[in-house]
Amino acid sequence: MTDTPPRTRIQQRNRETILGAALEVFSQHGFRGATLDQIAQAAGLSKPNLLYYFPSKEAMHEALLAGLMDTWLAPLRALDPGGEPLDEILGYVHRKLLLSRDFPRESRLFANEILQGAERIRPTLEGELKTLVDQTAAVISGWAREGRIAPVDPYHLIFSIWALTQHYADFDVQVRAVLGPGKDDPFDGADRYLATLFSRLLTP
Amino acid sequence: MTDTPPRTRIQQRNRETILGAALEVFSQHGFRGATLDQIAQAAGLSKPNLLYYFPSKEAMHEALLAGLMDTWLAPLRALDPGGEPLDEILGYVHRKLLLSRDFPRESRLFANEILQGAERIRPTLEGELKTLVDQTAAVISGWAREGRIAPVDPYHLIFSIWALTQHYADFDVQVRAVLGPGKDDPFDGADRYLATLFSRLLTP
DNA sequence: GTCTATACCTAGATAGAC
DNA sequence: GTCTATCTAGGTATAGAC
Repeated sequence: MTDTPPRTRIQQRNRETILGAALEVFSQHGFRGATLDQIAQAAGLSKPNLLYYFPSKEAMHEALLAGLMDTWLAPLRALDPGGEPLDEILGYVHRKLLLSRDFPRESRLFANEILQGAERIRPTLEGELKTLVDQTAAVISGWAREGRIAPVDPYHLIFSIWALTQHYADFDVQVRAVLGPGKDDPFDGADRYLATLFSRLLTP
Repeated sequence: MTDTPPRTRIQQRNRETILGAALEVFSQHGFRGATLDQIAQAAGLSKPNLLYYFPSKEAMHEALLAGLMDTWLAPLRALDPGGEPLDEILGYVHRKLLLSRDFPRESRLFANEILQGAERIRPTLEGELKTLVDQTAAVISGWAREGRIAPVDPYHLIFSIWALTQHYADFDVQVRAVLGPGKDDPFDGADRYLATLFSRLLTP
């Protein structure tokens, strides 16, 4: 998607440093809220130097979003239509939760984008994402028809998995505020809770 | 919370017009992304006139957030510890979903705020919200101990209700992109799905 | 490749006429 | 109370030296 023409090692390294800093700042403040000053400081580079590597602030943002989509859809692609239905779905939930735990900034970048209308990624949502979800929904419906899981609306099942797993990354501040300090990592509790929730829903 | 000193009718009306316009713009673009020009246009007033009614952009935002919290917590407060446990919880889910359907802008305003660190409302989260959730969690734990619902982590149960209901407002764009045009209202499907989901989880 | 200096614009807020 | 005009800060991007 993003072309990555041959570069020197130092160029590669700086590009990655900048994208890391940009992810940090964009995910916390949104596109408009982020400033090049903040990104430059986080990257340890000067502001003009950022613009030597990327033509504009917009270009940094696009590079991040383009790289993100594949990572984000990987767990869903990994769902095996030939596997044991309940295991496959619980495995998907687990992998998606780990993704939220390990990549919260990516999750928030994505959430910011959707929340604010998804202007930049709507084509991907209506194309690549919809196609993948349609395929997966067909698999799940098949499992339900065969009686291997309880009858369920496959689309809302998938939405609920997204909502629940991403909530722990995107609303992390609220989760921690409510749980208070000194509790276990919210993700541990979530992992157990979600396994129970979907087992009960889907066991025939 | 927000003091509303005696005003003329026209003042009241203009304040409300402005807040409505501000909600529209803030919820779509976030605080930083919103501009006074946009709000002024949405309100049909001039930019300086906005600042006659509110001392600053920040003040508009605070007025919205202050008014929002009560509305947002009302369905949880309405949960009756003396009621039939499953009915009470399913009723809460239903009311919360209706709130998302009927007040999506408020939901997104709140989501933007949490997502970006909740600087302005963290005290409320750690105070009023935590207290209310702690109380409700105690009630739910009691029900579980008495065997009136299945054993469940009450905090994660509440988080999951928030995540699922708000998802349909906050990620509306994504939901509609995936479902495609011409389908039923996502909220109808969600209502049925969530009732099933929580019935199965909580039935002893 | 990286810096300093700066151009240029957008956007929040104010002054003052009406 | 509402407007036009304007001030000012901050932010993106560029020029040009090193």
